[in-house]
Amino acid sequence: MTSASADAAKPHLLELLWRELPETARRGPRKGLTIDAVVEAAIELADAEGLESVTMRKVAQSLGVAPMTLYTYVPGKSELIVLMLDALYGRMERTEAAGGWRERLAAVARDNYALLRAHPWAASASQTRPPLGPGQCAKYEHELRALDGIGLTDVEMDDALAFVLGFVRAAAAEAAQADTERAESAVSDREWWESNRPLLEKVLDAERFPTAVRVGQAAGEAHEAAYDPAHGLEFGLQRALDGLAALIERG
Amino acid sequence: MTSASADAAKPHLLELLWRELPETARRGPRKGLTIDAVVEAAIELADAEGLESVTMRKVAQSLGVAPMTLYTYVPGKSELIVLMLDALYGRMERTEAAGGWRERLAAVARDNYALLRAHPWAASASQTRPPLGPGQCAKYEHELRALDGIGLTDVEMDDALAFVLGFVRAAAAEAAQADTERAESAVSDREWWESNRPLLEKVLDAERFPTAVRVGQAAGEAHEAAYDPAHGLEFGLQRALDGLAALIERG
DNA sequence: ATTGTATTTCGTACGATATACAGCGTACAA
DNA sequence: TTGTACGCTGTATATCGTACGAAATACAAT
Repeated sequence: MTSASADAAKPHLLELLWRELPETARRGPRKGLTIDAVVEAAIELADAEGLESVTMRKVAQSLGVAPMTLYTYVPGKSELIVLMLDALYGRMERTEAAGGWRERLAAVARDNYALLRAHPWAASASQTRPPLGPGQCAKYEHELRALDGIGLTDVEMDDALAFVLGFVRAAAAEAAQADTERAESAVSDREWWESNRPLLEKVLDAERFPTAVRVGQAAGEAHEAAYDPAHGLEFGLQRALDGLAALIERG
Repeated sequence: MTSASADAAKPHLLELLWRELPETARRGPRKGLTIDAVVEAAIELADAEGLESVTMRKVAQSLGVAPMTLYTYVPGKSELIVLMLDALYGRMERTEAAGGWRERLAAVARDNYALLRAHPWAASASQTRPPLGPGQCAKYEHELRALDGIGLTDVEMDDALAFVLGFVRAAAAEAAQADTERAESAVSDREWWESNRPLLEKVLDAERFPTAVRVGQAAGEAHEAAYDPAHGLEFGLQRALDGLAALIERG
């Protein structure tokens, strides 16, 4: 053997996701933790304090072990985050909607929106196409079924799903940002406005940006007045359903 | 004065964005750099090596100054990134499309897509609603004009724009990820597949995930065959335009 | 001309971070 | 009983953002 002698095998990401790890040779101390325990601790941390608080140190601390202990269960931080996401996908709500494809696809969009609103860190962690873990596979299967047998080609089904999930993510991110800004500026809102009004009035004059000023004001007032946090989702969902309907009827 | 005596004023983000800084009292050594020089150096770094390579140390090095020197021009790294984004928005292509609102909105979508493809870091840096810098304002004004006077309310114009920009960002992120994966797996593709095939075949059986396996295979082959990197954009764009048409005609 | 002072620049340092490495102790295999 | 594979952890390295204070500078005031 050359250098490959230490075959010891850092587990591939897929093996980790599917928990298909080579049978441990049962020697030495028993494991005090499990992959799932580590993943769950990390998810709780992310839910409570955001993804930037998920550090190996803090996860280890919440489990009562030294930081380096985590590396027995997980090759590194990036893999841990993938595992967190797949765990979330595995247990997310999968509404079985009655009715036609519109109702089914609307349910898919709303389930995804609810997931991203409940776990805002998932939006920033998720790479549009996550690796093929068990959670992602179950999610993909369920979501494609909403689009199956309605006259779309297989490729169109995949395109349509990516299209819907794309703007759902955007809508959730926008709502999450609105939350954050509302929370941050809760007290300091008046004072922020006071200190920035002169500049904004000087610079946002209606001659240079007539449309932006008019529409921005209208949108801002609508948001403050009767704020429906899922407004962006519902608007986009109706447009997306209508747009897909045009494709389906035409085909 | 209490503790607010050191009025020295770290500049607010808005003042930085608009370059409306309190007139410097002309004392001490002349400035060797400008905000724009710092921002441009950071953008070049991000374009060349990605956002994770934009560190205060590296930006400073590329300008030939010590790291702490940057803090004379910019309060911190997060503000620098906002400035980078607004600079990009300020000089991005703004196609003046002939024809109706469909052509105008398609041009908006494609301009944004081109921006995000040329500067992939912008997708990860951008918070859905960027602060009101000069670049963002000019962008917002131009994009709203594509939707003005076609029968939408002001609030609907804002909604429609957010909807389109949302899935454009998603499409660009997906394409960028595909690029990355293609580059990473270029050499190791065969060997990755070899080492993961047994697991995938075991775990992705067509009984548990019939739709996912069928559609995933079709989509994968379509991508490999005649790969159109902007495929996701064009699909979503047609659906979005049709969906908005339904809203406009109904209204 | 001299002195004072506001400003730019930068060396050093601190507290984070991920994680490589090597030692220690455990508990099964032989 | 002993050897050893493996779980656990203390220490160390290389990053990062950035706080702090000193040195250098060039104008204002005298």
